[in-house]
Amino acid sequence: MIKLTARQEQILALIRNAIENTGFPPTRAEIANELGFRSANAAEEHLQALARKGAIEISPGTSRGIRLLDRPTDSRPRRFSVSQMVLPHPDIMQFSLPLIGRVAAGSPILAEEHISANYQVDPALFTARPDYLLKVRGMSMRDAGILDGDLLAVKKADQARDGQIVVARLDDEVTVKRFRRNGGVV
Amino acid sequence: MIKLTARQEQILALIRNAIENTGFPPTRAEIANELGFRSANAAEEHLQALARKGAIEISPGTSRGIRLLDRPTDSRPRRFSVSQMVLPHPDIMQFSLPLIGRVAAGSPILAEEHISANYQVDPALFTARPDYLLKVRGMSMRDAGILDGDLLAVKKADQARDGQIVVARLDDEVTVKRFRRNGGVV
DNA sequence: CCCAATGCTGTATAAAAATACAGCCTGTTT
DNA sequence: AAACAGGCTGTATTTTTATACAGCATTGGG
Repeated sequence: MIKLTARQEQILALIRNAIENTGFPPTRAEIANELGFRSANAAEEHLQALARKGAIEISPGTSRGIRLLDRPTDSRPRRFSVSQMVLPHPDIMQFSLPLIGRVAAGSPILAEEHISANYQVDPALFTARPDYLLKVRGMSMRDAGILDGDLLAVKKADQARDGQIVVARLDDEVTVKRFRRNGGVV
Repeated sequence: MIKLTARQEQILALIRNAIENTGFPPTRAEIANELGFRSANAAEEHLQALARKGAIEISPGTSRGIRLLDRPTDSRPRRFSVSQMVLPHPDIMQFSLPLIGRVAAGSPILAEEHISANYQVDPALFTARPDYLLKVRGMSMRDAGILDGDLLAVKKADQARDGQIVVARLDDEVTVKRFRRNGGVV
């Protein structure tokens, strides 16, 4: 896969977002509109570029005929599926992780009163040891394989790389999103 | 949710299918085409009916402006997520399940040569004990929470209820689908 | 028996969308 | 310096699409 420019990444994110929110891909005009282009043709050319680079597929003559060609996200959190659930040998050391409940704004997320349960987890499932668990509500990250009700193992970090999936606290809302920085704007 | 007629269920399935395959909802003309209607208006009216009954949402004046209003599938197989992965007490009895690999047509699915691995599984995770495991390829059941690479625990049964998710063998293809019977036709 | 809902065909039309062509500006690469 | 990709504006044109209106047949109620 040829590398995308920052602008092209942005377009791609916009498409992904549109599909997530509306259920169908955007038109050229809609893309142009959201990005402030005065010409739908700018969007058209970006789509052509994305198609050339293999990020999307375009059905000619078809309205909203954009298909995302998902390349697997390597930074995607490993999912707990049965294949990773091979039961532990007695001699594998276990550790427990706290499950964090609803958290009010500003309060330290790991305060003891927020811990609603503790689970024993097999360390073999992770490359790095996570810090805590969060329960997912909503399907907004469905495309990354994160579904409603899933538990997310979270590792604290001071910075995030572009494209990584992060847990962010905005005011009093905790959300899970794909991290994408575009010239200073996140 | 008001009950749908058989025909309306069919339209709904077609829409779901189209989105799954193409990545975007169908147009009226496409629906009409696939069902053999000679008038796109027939599709339009079906969509109106589906919208009235709350099965879909239509964005007026928007091409392919169809959004599925997913009612939660109760028969959805339980997913192995961390919450169901509470590690076993030593005194909980374990049992092992065979993982079935590629299977040729006609051959008994549980023949020993098809077993590619055995996994220990906690019986507390199931209401009924499953018979074997299958590895999922492809994202066709993404909306039911079944992703590529997931392991599916399968329970053999002689019959299926409408709406259940089943593993079906058609010729030499084994596929996972939602079971839906429409007047004798599956 | 009549009414309303379901399911269609057929015709028409306005609005939405894809997409081509002509330019213009800005960096990079050769 | 020249060529080129990336990014845009602007204008145009052809298709696609949504959707309204007029009918007609069938069916299950009330």
